[in-house]
Amino acid sequence: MEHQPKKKATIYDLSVLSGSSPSTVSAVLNGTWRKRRIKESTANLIRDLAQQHQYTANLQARGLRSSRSGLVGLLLPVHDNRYFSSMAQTFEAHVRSRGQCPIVVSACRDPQEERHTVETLIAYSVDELIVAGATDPDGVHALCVASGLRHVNIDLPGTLAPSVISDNYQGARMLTEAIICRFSQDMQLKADELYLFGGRDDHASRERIRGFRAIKRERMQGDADKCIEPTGYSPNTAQTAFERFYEREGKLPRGLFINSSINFEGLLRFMSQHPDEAFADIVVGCYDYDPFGSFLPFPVIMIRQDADAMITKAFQILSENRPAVRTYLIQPHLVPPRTALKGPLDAIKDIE
Amino acid sequence: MEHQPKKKATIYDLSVLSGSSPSTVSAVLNGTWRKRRIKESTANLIRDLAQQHQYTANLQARGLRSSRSGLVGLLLPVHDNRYFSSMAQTFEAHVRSRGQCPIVVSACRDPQEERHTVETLIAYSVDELIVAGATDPDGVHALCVASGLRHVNIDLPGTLAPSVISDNYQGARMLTEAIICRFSQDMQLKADELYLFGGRDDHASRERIRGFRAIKRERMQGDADKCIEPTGYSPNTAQTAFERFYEREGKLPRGLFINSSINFEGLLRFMSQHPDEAFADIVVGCYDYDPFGSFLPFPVIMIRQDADAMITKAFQILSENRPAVRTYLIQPHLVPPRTALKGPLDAIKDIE
DNA sequence: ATTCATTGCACCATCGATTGTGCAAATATG
DNA sequence: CATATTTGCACAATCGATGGTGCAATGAAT
Repeated sequence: MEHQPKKKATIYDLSVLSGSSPSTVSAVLNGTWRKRRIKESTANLIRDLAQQHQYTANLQARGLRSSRSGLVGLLLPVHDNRYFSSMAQTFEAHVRSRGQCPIVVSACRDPQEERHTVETLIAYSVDELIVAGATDPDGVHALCVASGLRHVNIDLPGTLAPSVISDNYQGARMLTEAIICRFSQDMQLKADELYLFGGRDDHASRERIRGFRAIKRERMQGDADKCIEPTGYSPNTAQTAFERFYEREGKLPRGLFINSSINFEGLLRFMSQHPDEAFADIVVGCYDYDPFGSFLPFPVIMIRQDADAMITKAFQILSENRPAVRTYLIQPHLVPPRTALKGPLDAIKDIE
Repeated sequence: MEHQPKKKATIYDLSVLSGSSPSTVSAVLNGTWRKRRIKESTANLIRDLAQQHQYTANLQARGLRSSRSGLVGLLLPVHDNRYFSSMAQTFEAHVRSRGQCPIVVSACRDPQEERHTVETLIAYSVDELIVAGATDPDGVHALCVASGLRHVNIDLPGTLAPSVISDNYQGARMLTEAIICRFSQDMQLKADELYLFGGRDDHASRERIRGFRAIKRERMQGDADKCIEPTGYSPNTAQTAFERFYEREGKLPRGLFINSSINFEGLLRFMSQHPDEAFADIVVGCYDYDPFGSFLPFPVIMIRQDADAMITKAFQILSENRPAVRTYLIQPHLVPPRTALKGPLDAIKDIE
């Protein structure tokens, strides 16, 4: 690695080379030169020089002066999950198409980390921010307001900023119903055989539980309010819950509503410890579509949240000048077992 | 959204409030005040004021002055894949632990996009850069050198900067061997029943093909050089390849080496179009571990690349002052079917 | 009491761009 | 030819933080 940090060219260098003033150079290179009535020939000269010397603007300097940055942020809970990673992919495409620079950061579902990360983004004068699945969206909101940062919640709603979320109630209804329908007449599922695992006390989990219960009430006998085991959003706690259930009952429930694909990974861990018989006649319904999850050896019905629609709506809200503080619901889709959907990767051209 | 952009406090505001000079305020707030022999009481006063007024440094200004930014970049091919998303997760944890701010961006395996993205990062004075899976690492290198940006390649090697990659040859050998071993004596796989699908003309694909061929040569009769179908890194082209094969031969090969989980998604798409019989006695070996992929209805052996070790090594190289331009090999791990490994998500504390 | 060293801080140039303002030269108008 | 416009650009302040330098006040040493 030869280090010859050939200092980057600045408008001052070009100003000397071209014989015009720095402000002229600046105007030419940032596109405002017509407004400033710069001669076309001057502009061309400067642009040529810029190319020759590989000029690129120092965006920190520009940002400092204009108190904008050209950066658009996406705050995620985690990267390592197909729902959020495909959201990131979609987000990047949107931001790029607007000529800005996408920045994706995760905050691990930790309210403190969320606020700290947002403060950092603000310190870089990020222009707009999408706050996805935040544990404390209103805390983040306070920071954004203090510095006039436009922002939208997505996936989990806040009470102070516009929010775009999935219709988790409807989605849970669809999913619960689909689980029940997988069982034939003679093997019909009973209320105490249909369990919900995963999630915690957030808006999404609550809505899903509400939908789950509603369908149980409508379609089944027995107590619809039981059979709920929130485990938090981690594979391990979910696994433990499955293990405990299995120890207690000697089997898993035949119908499993899993609150998130992250919790589904807990079931995988359980599976790796138990023989196939434990899953012989199981049906799983799971929030957050994962293509591989859809093809497991037992029927897996999934809900695919429409990240694309949510991102699109979020940007639309960001472009309004006085967006209403309300929550927009986006319909998620039911994905039958053994389905391979297209995703954002398909938009990427591949050579060869 | 009440817009009352209470201008953010600056060191000048605090300097007026505290009665000391801006440079004193700056020194106190950035920690260099002892070196500047500022009285402890002055420092306390200023720190209190800073808290009261919610001061946070303008990082663009700081970056402009010091020509550093506190940002560390990770350039990915894509987000939407468990290998790269878990790499992102690991990367963030590393950077955070060093008190810097992680920035993850994807460039879609497009050399132009890669260069453009890196130019943008440079324009923000990113301090260090990890270039993961770049299609044109040397092109990126040229830009980095021109501005003195420390960088390391990861996943795919370049010829001009230090690189940290998986031992794809060994990995492919392990994987190929494991596929062959899945078949019992009486059902033994023949050379023309073991195919490799996916990948393209990059270093990783070449090494994997080399390993694949080597084992075929060592363990099987027949031509070891055939049975290779590079399809690029996209689900769709892989699917097409499977479809064509199926049309031609009336079945899939019994042994399938799939070059990447992205290509594996092509197999999923194929599966959704065909009855189960098409996969009755199939064995798949696939690069890039995906927890759900590991539990499909047929045996799936996976290779897990050690993203954590790669990231760790990369940061170690970044911290050397004259790193050697060489390629470091990291051993990947073979993951038997039906295995649920822990990942970076497990490091995240979850409440409830 | 004078000298010297130390403490504690203020001053100011600087990073690289943006932008309001002003002014000379070129051109148009009468 | 004299005045009014327009064209084309230069000047200089500014964004917020950093860090080298210099200077007064305090305390120590002789």
